[in-house]
Amino acid sequence: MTRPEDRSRRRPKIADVAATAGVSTATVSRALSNPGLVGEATRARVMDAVEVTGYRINSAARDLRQRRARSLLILAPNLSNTFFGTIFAAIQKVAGEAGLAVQISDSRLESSRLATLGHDGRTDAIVLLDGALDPEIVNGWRLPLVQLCEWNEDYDAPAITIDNAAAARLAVDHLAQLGHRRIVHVEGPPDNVLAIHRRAGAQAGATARGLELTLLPGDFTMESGETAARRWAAMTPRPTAVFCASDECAFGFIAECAAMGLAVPADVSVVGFDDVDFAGRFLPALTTVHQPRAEIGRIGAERLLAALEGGRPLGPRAEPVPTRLVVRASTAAPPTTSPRPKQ
Amino acid sequence: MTRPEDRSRRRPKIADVAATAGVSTATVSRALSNPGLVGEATRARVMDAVEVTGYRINSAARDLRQRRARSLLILAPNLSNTFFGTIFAAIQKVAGEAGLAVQISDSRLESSRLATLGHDGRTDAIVLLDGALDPEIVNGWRLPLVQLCEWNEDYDAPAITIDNAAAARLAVDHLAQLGHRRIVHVEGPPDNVLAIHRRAGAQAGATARGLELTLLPGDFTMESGETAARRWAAMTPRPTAVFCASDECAFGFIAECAAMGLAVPADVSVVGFDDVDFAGRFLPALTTVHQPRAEIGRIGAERLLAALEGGRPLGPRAEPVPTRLVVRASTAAPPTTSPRPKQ
DNA sequence: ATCGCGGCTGCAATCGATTACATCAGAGCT
DNA sequence: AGCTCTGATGTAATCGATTGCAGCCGCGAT
Repeated sequence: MTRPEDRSRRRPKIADVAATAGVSTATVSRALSNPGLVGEATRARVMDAVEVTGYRINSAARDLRQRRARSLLILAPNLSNTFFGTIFAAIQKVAGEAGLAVQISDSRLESSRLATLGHDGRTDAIVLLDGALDPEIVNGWRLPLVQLCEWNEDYDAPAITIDNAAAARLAVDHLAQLGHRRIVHVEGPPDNVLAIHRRAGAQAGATARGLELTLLPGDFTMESGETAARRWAAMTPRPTAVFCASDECAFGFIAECAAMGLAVPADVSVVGFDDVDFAGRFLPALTTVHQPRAEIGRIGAERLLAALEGGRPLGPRAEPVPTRLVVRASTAAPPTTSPRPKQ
Repeated sequence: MTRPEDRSRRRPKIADVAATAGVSTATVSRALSNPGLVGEATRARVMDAVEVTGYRINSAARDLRQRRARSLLILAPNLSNTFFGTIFAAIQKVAGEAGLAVQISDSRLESSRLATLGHDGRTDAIVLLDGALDPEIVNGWRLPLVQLCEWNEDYDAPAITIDNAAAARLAVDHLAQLGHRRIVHVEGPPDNVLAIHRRAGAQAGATARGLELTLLPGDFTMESGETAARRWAAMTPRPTAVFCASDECAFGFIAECAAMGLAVPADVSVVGFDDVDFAGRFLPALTTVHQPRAEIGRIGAERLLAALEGGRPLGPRAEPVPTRLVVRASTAAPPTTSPRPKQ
C-alpha cells in the first residue's frame, strides 16, 4: 500500500510528472528542455502535470548527467571590498539571465582548497579578480577563465582591464594643466600589476611634462593614504598635488590633511583612481579616474558565456575598456601664496 | 583496445582510483570520507592512488546521492550595495571553513525564477537579506533559512538583527544631550521594517525627551539625503540636528549642506545609521549607530550550519545583536548664534 | 500490397558517487 | 572442531535526470 502522504510531501521527481501525465520520463524531459520534440497535445499534458505536482528540476541530477554545473565562480581577494560589489552585481545579472548560478569565494585560501574549487565539478567557468594566485593552480583548472581588472601574465587567460598606464597619465596631465610642477604619487602595493602600471604611467606623464615626481609607498588602503599625507606634509618644499593609486588611499590622504588643518584643494590637489560610489559625495568631491566596473563585469561574464555556449576558446586578450578622468572638486590650481623656490 | 590517452586526459573518477589501488570503489569512497572504516594499509594505498591519478571528487554525483548540495545561498536586494560586502565575507568565511560553497543572487527577480532558486537542489540553506519578498515563495522553500538585518514577520524563519528602535533612541538621546531641541528624522522607505522601527525609536526618544521631531521622507540613498537637506534648509525655524536612517543618506545630506554653504556640525549636527566603512573617514567623520555586520553574518551562517549538521530546526528568533553609538565629528552642541524663537 | 520516411514516444543505459547488505577472514572461546 | 563475533572489504542498488537507439504509426509513393 502506497502511503498517500509520500506523494504529496516528497519533492516530486520527473517520474511523478510522467505518471501524472501518463507518459514516460523521457517525454517529460524532452517536453521541458526541448519542446519541439514532443507533440502539441502531449506537451500540454506534461505542462499540466508539472503544474499539478509542483515539479522542479533537480539540478544535481541534471548536472551529473550533462557533465556541467550551470554555475560560474567568482574569486576575489577580499569579498568585503567596496570595489567589487558592482562587479559582482553585473556578473550575476548576466549569468542569472542565462540561467547560471553564481558562486563566490575568497581567493586567499590554503592552496589545496583553492585548487579544489576549480576541480569539483560545481563550476563551469571562473571569473578571477586576483592576479596573485599560484599560476600552477590557476592553469591547472582547465576551465574557461577571465581575469578582471587585475591580471597576471602567467595565467593562460584573457583579461578585461583598462589601460592603467594611460589612465594614470590622464591624472598627471590634468594636474600639469592646472599648473602643478611638483607632484607626489602614492603607490599601490609594490608587487601589484595595477600599481606598477599606474606608477609607470605617472612617471611617463611627469617626464613628458617636465614635472618633478616623488613616489611615496602605499597599498591602496585609507591607512596608507593617511601615512602618506603625514610624509607629504613633512616635505620641503611641499609638492602641490598628489595622485593616489586608489580612491580609498585618496580619502585617507584628504582626511589626514583635514586633521592637520590643511585644506583640499586650497593647500593641495588630490586625484584618486577607481571612481568608487562615494567619490562624488566625498568632501571635497574627488577628482578621479573612472573605472567602468559594471562594464568590465558584464563583458567578462558575456565572454565566458560565449565560450561556454560555443565551446570555442576565449580570445587571447581583450582591447582595454575605455576609461576617463572625472574632474570634481578636489583639484585646483596650485596655491599662489607659497613662494616659488627656483632651486 | 583502451586508448591510453583516455586514462590520462579524462577527469579521473573514483573507479580509476580504485583500479590503481586495487580495491573497490566502495573502499575508496570510505577511505576518503570515513577513514576509520578502512584498514591502515589500504587507506595508504588509496591515498597514494588519489595522488597518482589526480582524483578530485565530482560534487554533482555526491550531491545527487546524498541529496544535499553543500552549498548555501545568499539573497540580497542589491549586490552592489556597500553595506552587504562585509556580510558576504563573514558568511563565506564560516561556510567555506565548513566546506560549503556560497552562491549569491539578487533577490529582485521574477517570481518563478526566484522560487526555483530554493527548489533546484543546488542549495541546502538560505541567508536572506531582503524582507520584501513574497512570503508564499519564501516559506515554500522549506529549507533552513535565516534573515539578516531586515526581517519579515510572515517568513517562518529566525532573524539576526539589532534592536533598531533602541538604536534609534541612542541617536536621539545623544542629540538631546548635546542640547538640541528641534530635530529632523530622514526616514527610510515607508514600507521597510528597518525604517519603521528606526522611526518609532526616534519618535519614542523625542517624546521622552520632550523634543520636537519633524519627519522627512527618504529611502536610504544619498540622493534622498540631498533632497532632505534642501527641504530642511527651507524650514523656519531650522531644526538644529538631523538623524538620518542610513549613513548613505547622511552623506548625501552633508554633501548637499556643503553645496549650500552650510557647515556640519557648526550649522547642523548629523547622525547616521550603520557605520559603513567610510563613515569614519568622511569629512566630518560621521557620528552613527554601529551595526555589527560581520558579527551578524557570522552568527547567521553559524546557525544555519548548526541546523544542517544537527538536523534540528533553527530557534524561533534570536536575541538582538548588541549595538552602540559611535560619536565622531558630525555632531556638536546646537549653534548659539541662532535666535531662540519661543513660538 | 509494400516500402520508405518522418514524427513521436518509450526503453534502458548512463553520469559518478554513496551505502545497505553480504561476505569473508581471523581471533577468541568452549 | 565448531561457534560466534568483529572488522575489513566487495557487490550492487540507488540518487534523478538525459539521451542514444529502437519501435510504432500513418501517409504517400511505387
